[in-house]
Amino acid sequence: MFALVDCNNFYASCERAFNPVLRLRPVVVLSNNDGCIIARSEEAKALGIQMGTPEFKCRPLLKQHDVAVFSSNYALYGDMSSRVMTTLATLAPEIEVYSIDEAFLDMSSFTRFNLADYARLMRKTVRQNTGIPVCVGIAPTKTLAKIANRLAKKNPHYQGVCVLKSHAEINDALERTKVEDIWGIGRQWSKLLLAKRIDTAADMAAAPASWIRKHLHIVGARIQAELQGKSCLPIELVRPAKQTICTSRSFGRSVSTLAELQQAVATFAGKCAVKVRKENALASMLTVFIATNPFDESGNHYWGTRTAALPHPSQDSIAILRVAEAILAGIFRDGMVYKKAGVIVSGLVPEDQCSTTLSLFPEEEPGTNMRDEKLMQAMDAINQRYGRGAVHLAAENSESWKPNQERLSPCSTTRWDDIIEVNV
DNA sequence: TCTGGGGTCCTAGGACCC
DNA sequence: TCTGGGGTCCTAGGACCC
Repeated sequence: MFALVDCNNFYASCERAFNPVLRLRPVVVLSNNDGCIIARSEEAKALGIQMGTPEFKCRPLLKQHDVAVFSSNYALYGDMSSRVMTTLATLAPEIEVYSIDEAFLDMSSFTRFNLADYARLMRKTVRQNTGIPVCVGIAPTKTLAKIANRLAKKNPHYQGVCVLKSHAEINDALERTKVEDIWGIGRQWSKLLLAKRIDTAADMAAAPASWIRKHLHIVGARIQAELQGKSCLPIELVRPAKQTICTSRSFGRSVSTLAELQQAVATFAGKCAVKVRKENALASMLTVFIATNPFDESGNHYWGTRTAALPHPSQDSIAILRVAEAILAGIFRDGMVYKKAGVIVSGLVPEDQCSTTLSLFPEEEPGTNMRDEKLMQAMDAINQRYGRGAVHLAAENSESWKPNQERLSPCSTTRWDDIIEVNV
């Protein structure tokens, strides 16, 4: 048996955890650059505010109902997530942290327990330790646990817990689940399935396996098997090594000059390098992209992108920055109004597997020597101790392009200076 | 005026090998 | 009428997730 524990309206719940007054108001959280609504409390959902709606489109509604609106505060959400996961890890022998707000737990050793009682204990413990409300779904496969969790979330009378164990319970749940609500079935595939009169999870479980295999490939075949109670997806205890790392942002205002783009791209390259070092990896390739506003109706659109190999696999900020600058110079077009840019590093190899890769032309390559390695270690150590950005490359600068973030809440769990007094 | 960011996996097809 | 068999590696594109 697998449990799926999923935090309710996670970002909105994080905002409420340190600001109890918000429990009396609907809450929404915006995406980066204060663009779209990406999290909603139950009250906000009840007002009809849809996931992903641009904030400006529902501004009157937000105002009318005195909705509390926040910029996204990833320092807060990341820290709250690790608190939730730490608590969950004490409640089951094995846990897979699936996303910032979800975890799968291995319940196979709980055969002598009443699973529903245990799930209620999990909910209560997480709530008490972190202030975050969660729902728990338990079933014989991960896909069914997802369905169980969804039922627990949507139907108040479950009180946050749904266990699917018997054939009757599972069949009933499958019949009540629309095919587009199955984990792994997105827009395209649900269109295909609906055209074939496969409307519910029960229909998909009963559909001809050969048809599913042909049109939904191996991934769909696995989903079907999981719906039938055959477990194909094990708990993954160690996170697989990353294959790509991306840092990109939309700009707070329009940017036209190469100098401004250079500052943005340098900042993203620097962040990518930090992430590569954190992953204990070396990057082999680098992509830079710059883009105009795709919603601009004047039609003057441009999406410039190019990938280049690094002189050798590297985690050095300066080496990565140099290549990023060269690519940017090659894709920059004068006279365009840019709205977004990003840096992607790929071809990541674990650093401990790369020590034997010697270069044919070592003297031509900056960033390979001991001095640069120590410089990066020193930078990371200083930033670890004194806060992100305490030291950075001189080329990194966010003045001209920094995203809008006008409604940021305090970092109540990661910055002493941000702890506020709340009178309850 | 104002529209997010960061990932993975699978398949098909081309280029190449013996 | 007729064109082998078996394989790897790489990339682009399409699907999905949170």
